[in-house]
Amino acid sequence: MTGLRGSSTRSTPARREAPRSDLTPPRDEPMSEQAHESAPIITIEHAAEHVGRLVTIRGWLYNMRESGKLLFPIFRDGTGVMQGVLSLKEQPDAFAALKGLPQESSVIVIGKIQAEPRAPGGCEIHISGIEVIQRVADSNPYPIQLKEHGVDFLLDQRHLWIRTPRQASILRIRAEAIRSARNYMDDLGYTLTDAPIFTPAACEGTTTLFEVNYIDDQKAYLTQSGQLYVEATAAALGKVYTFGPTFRAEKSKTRRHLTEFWMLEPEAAYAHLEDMIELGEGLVSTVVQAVVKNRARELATLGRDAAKLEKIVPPFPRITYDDAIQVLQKAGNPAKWGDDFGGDEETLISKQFEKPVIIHRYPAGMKAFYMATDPARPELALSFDMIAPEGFGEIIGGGERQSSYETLVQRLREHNLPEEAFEWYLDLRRYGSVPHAGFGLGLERTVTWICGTEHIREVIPFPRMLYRVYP
RNA sequence: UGGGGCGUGGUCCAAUUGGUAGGGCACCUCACUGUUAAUGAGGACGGUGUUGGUUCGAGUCCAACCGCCCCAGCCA
Repeated sequence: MTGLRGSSTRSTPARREAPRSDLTPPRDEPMSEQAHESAPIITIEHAAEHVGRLVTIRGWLYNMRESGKLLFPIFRDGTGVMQGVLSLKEQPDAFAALKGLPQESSVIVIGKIQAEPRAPGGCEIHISGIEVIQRVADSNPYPIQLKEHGVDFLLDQRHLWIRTPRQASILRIRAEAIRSARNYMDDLGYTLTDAPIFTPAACEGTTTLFEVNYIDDQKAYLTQSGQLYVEATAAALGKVYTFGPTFRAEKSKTRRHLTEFWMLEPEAAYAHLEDMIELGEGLVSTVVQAVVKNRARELATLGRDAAKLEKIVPPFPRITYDDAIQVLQKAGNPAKWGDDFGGDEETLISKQFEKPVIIHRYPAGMKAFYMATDPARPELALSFDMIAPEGFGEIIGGGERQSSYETLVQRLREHNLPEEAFEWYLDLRRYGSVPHAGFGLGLERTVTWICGTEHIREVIPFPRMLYRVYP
Protein backbone atom coordinates (compact mmCIF):
# COMPACT_ATOMS: atom_id res chain seq x y z
CA MET A 1 0.00 0.00 0.00
CA THR A 2 1.60 3.18 -1.12
CA GLY A 3 -1.26 5.61 -1.12
CA LEU A 4 -2.06 8.52 1.10
CA ARG A 5 -1.87 6.56 4.28
CA GLY A 6 1.24 4.61 3.57
CA SER A 7 3.62 7.50 3.57
CA SER A 8 4.96 9.26 6.58
CA THR A 9 3.58 12.58 5.43
CA ARG A 10 0.35 12.23 7.33
CA SER A 11 0.76 13.25 10.91
CA THR A 12 -1.82 15.94 11.39
CA PRO A 13 -2.88 16.90 14.88
CA ALA A 14 -6.41 15.96 13.91
CA ARG A 15 -5.30 12.40 13.50
CA ARG A 16 -3.93 12.18 16.99
CA GLU A 17 -7.03 13.81 18.35
CA ALA A 18 -9.21 11.19 16.76
CA PRO A 19 -10.55 9.31 19.71
CA ARG A 20 -10.08 5.58 19.94
CA SER A 21 -13.81 5.16 19.90
CA ASP A 22 -13.77 6.25 16.26
CA LEU A 23 -12.21 2.91 15.47
CA THR A 24 -14.63 0.11 15.25
CA PRO A 25 -13.67 -2.44 16.22
CA PRO A 26 -10.77 -1.11 18.33
CA ARG A 27 -7.37 -1.97 17.00
CA ASP A 28 -3.83 -1.73 18.26
CA GLU A 29 -2.50 -0.14 15.13
CA PRO A 30 -4.04 2.42 12.77
CA MET A 31 -7.03 0.94 11.09
CA SER A 32 -5.84 1.46 7.57
CA GLU A 33 -2.65 -0.48 8.12
CA GLN A 34 -4.62 -3.36 9.49
CA ALA A 35 -7.25 -2.87 6.83
CA HIS A 36 -4.74 -3.74 4.22
CA GLU A 37 -4.85 -7.35 5.35
CA SER A 38 -8.53 -7.94 5.78
CA ALA A 39 -10.24 -5.13 3.88
CA PRO A 40 -8.33 -4.06 0.78
CA ILE A 41 -8.32 -0.40 -0.16
CA ILE A 42 -10.44 0.15 -3.22
CA THR A 43 -11.59 3.13 -5.25
CA ILE A 44 -15.24 3.95 -5.64
CA GLU A 45 -15.11 3.70 -9.41
CA HIS A 46 -14.33 0.00 -9.01
CA ALA A 47 -16.67 -0.62 -6.08
CA ALA A 48 -19.10 -2.70 -8.14
CA GLU A 49 -16.36 -5.30 -8.64
CA HIS A 50 -16.19 -5.86 -4.89
CA VAL A 51 -19.81 -6.65 -4.09
CA GLY A 52 -20.00 -8.93 -1.05
CA ARG A 53 -16.47 -8.10 0.13
CA LEU A 54 -15.17 -6.12 3.07
CA VAL A 55 -13.21 -3.14 1.73
CA THR A 56 -11.61 0.12 2.78
CA ILE A 57 -12.44 3.46 1.17
CA ARG A 58 -10.35 6.52 1.85
CA GLY A 59 -11.93 9.83 1.09
CA TRP A 60 -14.22 12.57 2.27
CA LEU A 61 -17.75 12.93 3.53
CA TYR A 62 -19.62 14.44 0.61
CA ASN A 63 -23.06 14.63 2.19
CA MET A 64 -25.10 12.89 4.83
CA ARG A 65 -28.77 12.10 5.16
CA GLU A 66 -30.17 11.04 8.48
CA SER A 67 -33.26 9.07 9.24
CA GLY A 68 -33.73 8.23 12.86
CA LYS A 69 -31.27 5.61 13.93
CA LEU A 70 -29.98 5.26 10.36
CA LEU A 71 -27.27 7.31 8.70
CA PHE A 72 -26.79 7.56 4.96
CA PRO A 73 -23.43 9.20 4.43
CA ILE A 74 -22.25 9.77 0.88
CA PHE A 75 -18.53 9.42 0.47
CA ARG A 76 -16.35 10.59 -2.35
CA ASP A 77 -12.78 9.50 -2.94
CA GLY A 78 -11.84 11.37 -6.10
CA THR A 79 -13.01 8.58 -8.39
CA GLY A 80 -16.69 8.82 -7.63
CA VAL A 81 -19.29 9.00 -4.91
CA MET A 82 -20.88 6.17 -2.99
CA GLN A 83 -23.56 5.97 -0.37
CA GLY A 84 -22.90 4.26 2.93
CA VAL A 85 -25.39 2.88 5.43
CA LEU A 86 -25.01 2.69 9.14
CA SER A 87 -27.47 1.80 11.88
CA LEU A 88 -27.17 2.78 15.52
CA LYS A 89 -28.30 -0.67 16.64
CA GLU A 90 -25.72 -2.65 14.67
CA GLN A 91 -22.72 -0.29 14.81
CA PRO A 92 -23.08 1.99 17.85
CA ASP A 93 -19.43 3.07 17.90
CA ALA A 94 -19.15 3.88 14.24
CA PHE A 95 -22.56 5.56 14.43
CA ALA A 96 -21.31 7.84 17.18
CA ALA A 97 -18.19 8.69 15.19
CA LEU A 98 -20.10 9.57 12.05
CA LYS A 99 -23.19 11.22 13.50
CA GLY A 100 -23.02 14.96 13.08
CA LEU A 101 -19.76 14.84 11.16
CA PRO A 102 -19.59 17.99 9.02
CA GLN A 103 -19.50 17.89 5.23
CA GLU A 104 -16.06 17.37 3.65
CA SER A 105 -14.48 15.92 6.77
CA SER A 106 -11.90 13.38 5.68
CA VAL A 107 -12.55 9.78 6.65
CA ILE A 108 -11.37 6.22 6.15
CA VAL A 109 -14.24 3.78 6.05
CA ILE A 110 -14.37 0.01 6.30
CA GLY A 111 -17.43 -1.86 5.23
CA LYS A 112 -18.98 -4.45 3.02
CA ILE A 113 -20.02 -3.52 -0.49
CA GLN A 114 -23.54 -4.65 -1.29
CA ALA A 115 -25.68 -4.35 -4.36
CA GLU A 116 -28.57 -2.08 -3.49
CA PRO A 117 -31.07 -0.78 -5.99
CA ARG A 118 -32.20 1.92 -3.57
CA ALA A 119 -28.71 3.44 -3.47
CA PRO A 120 -27.53 5.92 -6.07
CA GLY A 121 -25.07 4.08 -8.27
CA GLY A 122 -26.47 0.64 -7.58
CA CYS A 123 -24.31 -0.39 -4.64
CA GLU A 124 -23.52 0.92 -1.21
CA ILE A 125 -21.13 0.26 1.63
CA HIS A 126 -22.40 -1.20 4.91
CA ILE A 127 -20.10 0.53 7.32
CA SER A 128 -18.45 -1.43 10.08
CA GLY A 129 -15.64 0.93 10.97
CA ILE A 130 -14.74 4.56 10.48
CA GLU A 131 -11.72 6.68 11.23
CA VAL A 132 -12.05 10.44 11.08
CA ILE A 133 -8.83 11.88 9.69
CA GLN A 134 -9.83 15.50 10.00
CA ARG A 135 -13.10 16.81 11.31
CA VAL A 136 -14.29 20.05 9.73
CA ALA A 137 -14.91 22.63 12.45
CA ASP A 138 -18.56 23.24 13.28
CA SER A 139 -17.77 26.92 13.58
CA ASN A 140 -16.60 27.14 10.00
CA PRO A 141 -18.67 24.83 7.83
CA TYR A 142 -17.87 23.89 4.25
CA PRO A 143 -19.01 26.77 2.06
CA ILE A 144 -20.29 24.85 -0.95
CA GLN A 145 -23.72 23.31 -0.67
CA LEU A 146 -25.32 20.76 -2.91
CA LYS A 147 -27.78 23.45 -3.91
CA GLU A 148 -27.37 26.02 -6.61
CA HIS A 149 -24.70 28.66 -6.41
CA GLY A 150 -23.76 31.67 -8.46
CA VAL A 151 -20.79 31.59 -10.80
CA ASP A 152 -18.84 34.31 -9.04
CA PHE A 153 -19.09 32.58 -5.70
CA LEU A 154 -18.08 29.24 -7.18
CA LEU A 155 -15.09 30.77 -8.95
CA ASP A 156 -13.96 32.30 -5.66
CA GLN A 157 -14.23 28.79 -4.22
CA ARG A 158 -12.66 27.10 -7.24
CA HIS A 159 -10.17 25.22 -5.05
CA LEU A 160 -13.16 23.54 -3.38
CA TRP A 161 -15.58 23.59 -6.31
CA ILE A 162 -13.42 21.04 -8.13
CA ARG A 163 -14.42 18.50 -5.47
CA THR A 164 -17.94 18.27 -6.85
CA PRO A 165 -18.67 15.30 -9.13
CA ARG A 166 -19.41 17.45 -12.13
CA GLN A 167 -16.19 19.47 -11.93
CA ALA A 168 -14.09 16.41 -11.16
CA SER A 169 -15.58 14.68 -14.20
CA ILE A 170 -14.67 17.58 -16.44
CA LEU A 171 -11.08 17.54 -15.20
CA ARG A 172 -10.82 13.81 -15.83
CA ILE A 173 -12.09 14.29 -19.37
CA ARG A 174 -9.56 17.05 -19.85
CA ALA A 175 -6.79 14.69 -18.73
CA GLU A 176 -8.04 11.99 -21.09
CA ALA A 177 -8.08 14.49 -23.95
CA ILE A 178 -4.46 15.43 -23.25
CA ARG A 179 -3.35 11.83 -22.85
CA SER A 180 -4.96 10.66 -26.09
CA ALA A 181 -3.84 13.72 -28.06
CA ARG A 182 -0.22 13.25 -27.04
CA ASN A 183 -0.33 9.54 -27.71
CA TYR A 184 -1.75 10.19 -31.15
CA MET A 185 1.00 12.65 -32.01
CA ASP A 186 3.73 10.46 -30.57
CA ASP A 187 2.48 7.40 -32.44
CA LEU A 188 2.58 9.31 -35.71
CA GLY A 189 6.26 10.08 -35.17
CA TYR A 190 5.87 13.66 -33.99
CA THR A 191 8.46 14.72 -31.43
CA LEU A 192 7.44 16.90 -28.51
CA THR A 193 9.61 20.02 -28.57
CA ASP A 194 8.53 22.47 -25.92
CA ALA A 195 8.43 26.13 -26.81
CA PRO A 196 9.56 28.84 -24.42
CA ILE A 197 7.05 30.74 -22.34
CA PHE A 198 9.20 33.88 -22.12
CA THR A 199 9.52 35.33 -25.60
CA PRO A 200 11.23 38.43 -26.94
CA ALA A 201 8.33 39.64 -29.09
CA ALA A 202 4.95 38.96 -30.55
CA CYS A 203 4.24 35.94 -32.71
CA GLU A 204 1.37 37.79 -34.25
CA GLY A 205 1.05 41.51 -34.15
CA THR A 206 -2.68 41.47 -33.72
CA THR A 207 -3.05 40.15 -30.21
CA THR A 208 -2.05 41.70 -26.94
CA LEU A 209 0.85 40.36 -24.95
CA PHE A 210 1.54 40.10 -21.25
CA GLU A 211 4.71 42.04 -20.61
CA VAL A 212 6.99 40.96 -17.79
CA ASN A 213 10.17 42.32 -16.32
CA TYR A 214 12.96 40.02 -17.27
CA ILE A 215 16.46 40.27 -15.83
CA ASP A 216 18.18 43.69 -15.60
CA ASP A 217 15.39 45.85 -16.96
CA GLN A 218 14.94 43.70 -20.01
CA LYS A 219 11.38 43.22 -21.18
CA ALA A 220 9.99 39.86 -22.09
CA TYR A 221 6.54 38.66 -23.04
CA LEU A 222 4.54 35.58 -22.19
CA THR A 223 4.10 33.47 -25.27
CA GLN A 224 0.87 33.68 -27.19
CA SER A 225 1.80 30.74 -29.41
CA GLY A 226 4.61 28.24 -29.79
CA GLN A 227 4.16 28.50 -33.52
CA LEU A 228 7.39 30.25 -34.49
CA TYR A 229 9.52 27.99 -32.31
CA VAL A 230 7.91 24.86 -33.55
CA GLU A 231 8.80 25.95 -37.08
CA ALA A 232 12.41 25.95 -35.97
CA THR A 233 12.22 22.53 -34.35
CA ALA A 234 10.38 21.16 -37.39
CA ALA A 235 13.38 22.11 -39.52
CA ALA A 236 15.54 20.28 -36.99
CA LEU A 237 13.46 17.17 -36.30
CA GLY A 238 10.96 16.96 -39.15
CA LYS A 239 7.65 16.35 -37.42
CA VAL A 240 7.19 18.08 -34.08
CA TYR A 241 4.62 19.52 -31.75
CA THR A 242 4.45 21.63 -28.68
CA PHE A 243 1.92 21.42 -25.90
CA GLY A 244 1.80 24.04 -23.25
CA PRO A 245 0.18 27.14 -21.86
CA THR A 246 -0.23 30.29 -23.90
CA PHE A 247 -1.20 33.75 -22.80
CA ARG A 248 -3.33 36.41 -24.38
CA ALA A 249 -3.95 39.76 -22.76
CA GLU A 250 -6.96 40.41 -24.96
CA LYS A 251 -9.85 42.08 -23.26
CA SER A 252 -12.13 39.30 -24.31
CA LYS A 253 -15.00 38.63 -21.99
CA THR A 254 -16.82 35.77 -23.58
CA ARG A 255 -17.62 32.19 -22.71
CA ARG A 256 -14.93 31.09 -25.16
CA HIS A 257 -11.96 33.01 -23.77
CA LEU A 258 -9.28 32.54 -21.16
CA THR A 259 -6.18 34.67 -20.75
CA GLU A 260 -4.18 31.52 -20.05
CA PHE A 261 -5.00 28.41 -22.04
CA TRP A 262 -3.29 25.33 -23.42
CA MET A 263 -2.51 24.65 -27.03
CA LEU A 264 -1.24 21.68 -28.91
CA GLU A 265 0.67 22.87 -31.97
CA PRO A 266 1.98 20.39 -34.52
CA GLU A 267 4.35 21.46 -37.28
CA ALA A 268 5.83 19.33 -40.05
CA ALA A 269 8.51 20.07 -42.60
CA TYR A 270 7.54 19.34 -46.21
CA ALA A 271 3.89 19.25 -45.17
CA HIS A 272 1.16 21.09 -47.02
CA LEU A 273 -2.27 22.39 -46.15
CA GLU A 274 -4.02 19.11 -46.97
CA ASP A 275 -1.67 17.15 -44.71
CA MET A 276 -2.53 19.34 -41.77
CA ILE A 277 -6.25 19.17 -42.39
CA GLU A 278 -5.99 15.40 -42.28
CA LEU A 279 -3.86 15.51 -39.16
CA GLY A 280 -6.37 17.79 -37.48
CA GLU A 281 -9.23 15.45 -38.37
CA GLY A 282 -7.35 12.46 -37.06
CA LEU A 283 -6.31 14.22 -33.88
CA VAL A 284 -9.74 15.57 -33.01
CA SER A 285 -11.61 12.37 -33.81
CA THR A 286 -9.09 10.30 -31.86
CA VAL A 287 -9.42 12.52 -28.81
CA VAL A 288 -13.22 12.46 -28.95
CA GLN A 289 -13.36 8.69 -29.33
CA ALA A 290 -10.89 8.19 -26.49
CA VAL A 291 -13.12 10.23 -24.20
CA VAL A 292 -16.24 8.37 -25.35
CA LYS A 293 -14.54 5.04 -24.69
CA ASN A 294 -12.57 5.76 -21.53
CA ARG A 295 -14.62 8.44 -19.80
CA ALA A 296 -18.18 7.28 -20.44
CA ARG A 297 -18.99 7.54 -16.75
CA GLU A 298 -17.85 11.14 -16.62
CA LEU A 299 -19.81 12.07 -19.75
CA ALA A 300 -22.87 10.55 -18.12
CA THR A 301 -22.26 12.60 -14.98
CA LEU A 302 -22.26 15.69 -17.15
CA GLY A 303 -25.40 14.59 -18.94
CA ARG A 304 -23.53 14.77 -22.22
CA ASP A 305 -25.07 12.77 -25.06
CA ALA A 306 -22.31 10.39 -26.12
CA ALA A 307 -24.20 9.51 -29.29
CA LYS A 308 -23.38 12.94 -30.69
CA LEU A 309 -19.70 12.38 -29.97
CA GLU A 310 -19.63 8.88 -31.44
CA LYS A 311 -20.37 10.40 -34.83
CA ILE A 312 -17.12 12.34 -34.77
CA VAL A 313 -15.07 10.21 -37.18
CA PRO A 314 -13.17 11.28 -40.29
CA PRO A 315 -13.67 12.64 -42.80
CA PHE A 316 -15.02 15.97 -41.62
CA PRO A 317 -16.92 18.23 -44.00
CA ARG A 318 -14.69 20.76 -45.74
CA ILE A 319 -15.75 23.93 -47.39
CA THR A 320 -13.77 26.78 -48.83
CA TYR A 321 -14.11 30.26 -47.49
CA ASP A 322 -15.82 31.17 -50.77
CA ASP A 323 -18.43 28.47 -50.22
CA ALA A 324 -18.86 29.45 -46.59
CA ILE A 325 -19.82 32.93 -47.70
CA GLN A 326 -22.40 31.41 -50.03
CA VAL A 327 -23.80 29.25 -47.22
CA LEU A 328 -24.09 32.27 -44.96
CA GLN A 329 -25.77 34.41 -47.60
CA LYS A 330 -28.28 31.66 -48.37
CA ALA A 331 -29.09 31.53 -44.67
CA GLY A 332 -29.78 35.24 -44.71
CA ASN A 333 -26.52 36.36 -43.10
CA PRO A 334 -25.19 39.65 -44.51
CA ALA A 335 -21.61 38.34 -44.72
CA LYS A 336 -19.70 39.32 -47.84
CA TRP A 337 -16.36 38.23 -49.28
CA GLY A 338 -13.50 39.62 -47.25
CA ASP A 339 -15.36 39.58 -43.93
CA ASP A 340 -14.00 37.50 -41.09
CA PHE A 341 -16.42 35.21 -39.32
CA GLY A 342 -17.65 36.08 -35.87
CA GLY A 343 -19.35 33.81 -33.39
CA ASP A 344 -22.70 34.09 -35.14
CA GLU A 345 -21.27 33.11 -38.50
CA GLU A 346 -19.29 30.20 -37.07
CA THR A 347 -22.36 28.90 -35.29
CA LEU A 348 -24.50 29.25 -38.39
CA ILE A 349 -22.07 27.21 -40.46
CA SER A 350 -21.34 24.59 -37.80
CA LYS A 351 -25.04 23.94 -37.20
CA GLN A 352 -25.33 22.62 -40.75
CA PHE A 353 -23.13 19.66 -39.85
CA GLU A 354 -22.95 17.03 -37.15
CA LYS A 355 -19.17 16.93 -37.27
CA PRO A 356 -16.57 19.65 -36.96
CA VAL A 357 -16.37 21.58 -40.20
CA ILE A 358 -13.17 22.68 -41.89
CA ILE A 359 -13.17 26.04 -43.58
CA HIS A 360 -10.10 26.59 -45.72
CA ARG A 361 -8.49 29.19 -47.93
CA TYR A 362 -9.44 32.40 -46.19
CA PRO A 363 -8.61 35.76 -47.71
CA ALA A 364 -4.90 36.36 -47.09
CA GLY A 365 -5.51 39.84 -45.76
CA MET A 366 -7.12 38.64 -42.54
CA LYS A 367 -4.47 36.07 -41.67
CA ALA A 368 -1.16 36.29 -39.84
CA PHE A 369 2.03 37.49 -41.54
CA TYR A 370 3.59 34.02 -41.69
CA MET A 371 0.76 32.39 -43.69
CA ALA A 372 1.53 31.14 -47.20
CA THR A 373 -0.70 32.21 -50.04
CA ASP A 374 -2.35 29.97 -52.60
CA PRO A 375 -0.27 29.95 -55.82
CA ALA A 376 -3.46 29.44 -57.80
CA ARG A 377 -5.16 32.42 -56.19
CA PRO A 378 -2.72 34.72 -54.39
CA GLU A 379 -5.54 36.59 -52.66
CA LEU A 380 -6.17 33.45 -50.59
CA ALA A 381 -4.14 32.12 -47.66
CA LEU A 382 -3.37 28.41 -47.42
CA SER A 383 -5.08 28.38 -44.07
CA PHE A 384 -7.82 26.45 -42.37
CA ASP A 385 -9.97 26.63 -39.29
CA MET A 386 -11.86 23.80 -37.68
CA ILE A 387 -15.17 24.79 -36.19
CA ALA A 388 -16.68 22.52 -33.54
CA PRO A 389 -20.31 21.43 -33.92
CA GLU A 390 -23.21 22.75 -31.88
CA GLY A 391 -21.88 26.28 -31.87
CA PHE A 392 -18.82 25.65 -29.67
CA GLY A 393 -16.61 27.71 -31.93
CA GLU A 394 -13.19 27.49 -33.46
CA ILE A 395 -10.98 24.76 -32.04
CA ILE A 396 -8.20 24.70 -34.63
CA GLY A 397 -6.51 27.37 -36.68
CA GLY A 398 -3.57 26.70 -38.93
CA GLY A 399 -2.17 26.26 -42.39
CA GLU A 400 0.88 26.35 -44.57
CA ARG A 401 3.66 28.79 -43.72
CA GLN A 402 5.36 31.34 -45.86
CA SER A 403 8.70 29.80 -46.79
CA SER A 404 10.15 32.60 -48.94
CA TYR A 405 12.61 34.90 -47.20
CA GLU A 406 11.76 37.90 -49.34
CA THR A 407 8.02 37.58 -48.92
CA LEU A 408 8.33 37.08 -45.18
CA VAL A 409 10.45 40.22 -44.72
CA GLN A 410 7.90 42.13 -46.72
CA ARG A 411 5.07 40.82 -44.56
CA LEU A 412 6.89 41.74 -41.36
CA ARG A 413 7.17 45.30 -42.61
CA GLU A 414 3.54 45.41 -43.66
CA HIS A 415 2.55 44.33 -40.17
CA ASN A 416 4.93 46.83 -38.53
CA LEU A 417 6.73 44.11 -36.63
CA PRO A 418 10.28 44.65 -35.31
CA GLU A 419 12.56 42.78 -37.72
CA GLU A 420 15.42 42.48 -35.22
CA ALA A 421 13.30 40.30 -32.96
CA PHE A 422 12.57 37.98 -35.85
CA GLU A 423 16.13 37.54 -37.13
CA TRP A 424 16.28 33.99 -35.82
CA TYR A 425 12.97 33.26 -37.49
CA LEU A 426 14.21 34.65 -40.77
CA ASP A 427 17.21 32.34 -40.48
CA LEU A 428 14.80 29.46 -40.99
CA ARG A 429 14.20 30.89 -44.47
CA ARG A 430 17.86 31.61 -45.09
CA TYR A 431 19.06 28.10 -44.36
CA GLY A 432 17.26 25.29 -46.11
CA SER A 433 13.77 26.73 -46.19
CA VAL A 434 11.15 24.14 -47.08
CA PRO A 435 7.39 24.11 -47.40
CA HIS A 436 5.95 23.40 -43.97
CA ALA A 437 2.63 23.58 -42.25
CA GLY A 438 1.02 23.22 -38.86
CA PHE A 439 -1.84 24.27 -36.67
CA GLY A 440 -2.85 25.08 -33.13
CA LEU A 441 -5.51 23.11 -31.28
CA GLY A 442 -7.13 24.94 -28.40
CA LEU A 443 -7.39 22.38 -25.64
CA GLU A 444 -10.00 24.12 -23.53
CA ARG A 445 -12.27 24.89 -26.46
CA THR A 446 -12.08 21.28 -27.52
CA VAL A 447 -12.84 20.03 -24.02
CA THR A 448 -15.67 22.53 -23.65
CA TRP A 449 -17.26 21.08 -26.75
CA ILE A 450 -16.68 17.47 -25.73
CA CYS A 451 -18.15 18.12 -22.29
CA GLY A 452 -20.93 20.29 -23.63
CA THR A 453 -20.31 22.89 -20.93
CA GLU A 454 -21.74 26.34 -21.12
CA HIS A 455 -18.50 28.17 -20.35
CA ILE A 456 -14.82 27.48 -20.98
CA ARG A 457 -13.89 28.46 -17.41
CA GLU A 458 -15.02 25.08 -16.09
CA VAL A 459 -12.64 22.98 -18.16
CA ILE A 460 -9.34 24.15 -16.67
CA PRO A 461 -8.54 23.57 -13.00
CA PHE A 462 -7.86 27.21 -12.21
CA PRO A 463 -9.13 29.52 -14.94
CA ARG A 464 -7.32 32.76 -15.62
CA MET A 465 -9.66 35.28 -17.11
CA LEU A 466 -9.95 38.97 -17.63
CA TYR A 467 -10.21 40.36 -14.08
CA ARG A 468 -9.81 36.99 -12.39
CA VAL A 469 -6.56 35.53 -11.12
CA TYR A 470 -7.86 34.13 -7.83
CA PRO A 471 -7.55 31.51 -6.48
C1' U B 1 -13.31 48.92 -25.29
C1' G B 2 -18.76 49.47 -26.82
C1' G B 3 -24.20 47.70 -25.73
C1' G B 4 -27.44 45.37 -22.09
C1' G B 5 -28.23 43.51 -17.04
C1' C B 6 -27.26 42.86 -11.84
C1' G B 7 -25.13 43.93 -6.66
C1' U B 8 -30.04 42.36 -0.07
C1' G B 9 -27.63 37.29 6.26
C1' G B 10 -22.60 32.03 4.59
C1' U B 11 -25.43 30.91 0.05
C1' C B 12 -29.79 31.24 -3.59
C1' C B 13 -33.57 34.60 -3.86
C1' A B 14 -38.15 37.88 -2.23
C1' A B 15 -39.77 42.83 -0.46
C1' U B 16 -46.77 45.99 -3.85
C1' U B 17 -47.46 52.95 -5.87
C1' G B 18 -40.70 54.86 -1.50
C1' G B 19 -43.36 53.22 4.87
C1' U B 20 -38.70 51.10 8.47
C1' A B 21 -36.05 43.84 5.62
C1' G B 22 -38.39 38.16 4.67
C1' G B 23 -38.06 32.94 2.85
C1' G B 24 -35.37 28.31 1.04
C1' C B 25 -30.72 25.95 1.75
C1' A B 26 -26.34 25.69 4.85
C1' C B 27 -25.30 25.96 10.40
C1' C B 28 -27.04 24.59 15.85
C1' U B 29 -31.03 21.67 18.86
C1' C B 30 -34.87 17.86 18.78
C1' A B 31 -37.84 13.83 16.33
C1' C B 32 -37.80 9.84 12.80
C1' U B 33 -34.70 2.26 10.87
C1' G B 34 -34.21 2.99 3.68
C1' U B 35 -32.93 8.14 2.95
C1' U B 36 -32.30 9.93 -2.57
C1' A B 37 -30.27 18.06 -3.00
C1' A B 38 -34.73 13.27 3.00
C1' U B 39 -38.66 15.31 6.01
C1' G B 40 -41.07 17.81 10.34
C1' A B 41 -40.48 21.28 14.66
C1' G B 42 -37.45 25.00 17.05
C1' G B 43 -32.94 28.39 17.16
C1' A B 44 -29.01 31.74 15.74
C1' C B 45 -27.31 34.90 11.59
C1' G B 46 -27.98 40.87 7.68
C1' G B 47 -29.80 46.65 7.47
C1' U B 48 -29.34 45.98 1.57
C1' G B 49 -21.52 47.15 -3.03
C1' U B 50 -19.41 52.43 -1.85
C1' U B 51 -20.04 57.69 -1.59
C1' G B 52 -23.20 61.72 -2.08
C1' G B 53 -28.11 63.59 -3.12
C1' U B 54 -33.93 63.95 -3.18
C1' U B 55 -37.56 62.91 0.88
C1' C B 56 -40.93 63.22 7.07
C1' G B 57 -39.08 58.42 5.52
C1' A B 58 -34.75 55.05 0.49
C1' G B 59 -32.98 47.77 -1.29
C1' U B 60 -36.70 50.70 -3.69
C1' C B 61 -35.80 57.35 -6.85
C1' C B 62 -31.19 60.36 -8.84
C1' A B 63 -25.66 60.81 -9.67
C1' A B 64 -20.77 59.09 -9.51
C1' C B 65 -17.58 55.22 -8.43
C1' C B 66 -16.44 49.92 -7.51
C1' G B 67 -17.46 44.80 -8.62
C1' C B 68 -19.73 40.96 -11.40
C1' C B 69 -22.64 38.64 -15.50
C1' C B 70 -24.21 38.40 -20.72
C1' C B 71 -23.49 39.98 -25.87
C1' A B 72 -20.12 42.17 -29.57
C1' G B 73 -15.03 42.98 -31.26
C1' C B 74 -10.32 39.93 -31.13
C1' C B 75 -8.91 35.14 -31.16
C1' A B 76 -7.80 29.04 -29.69
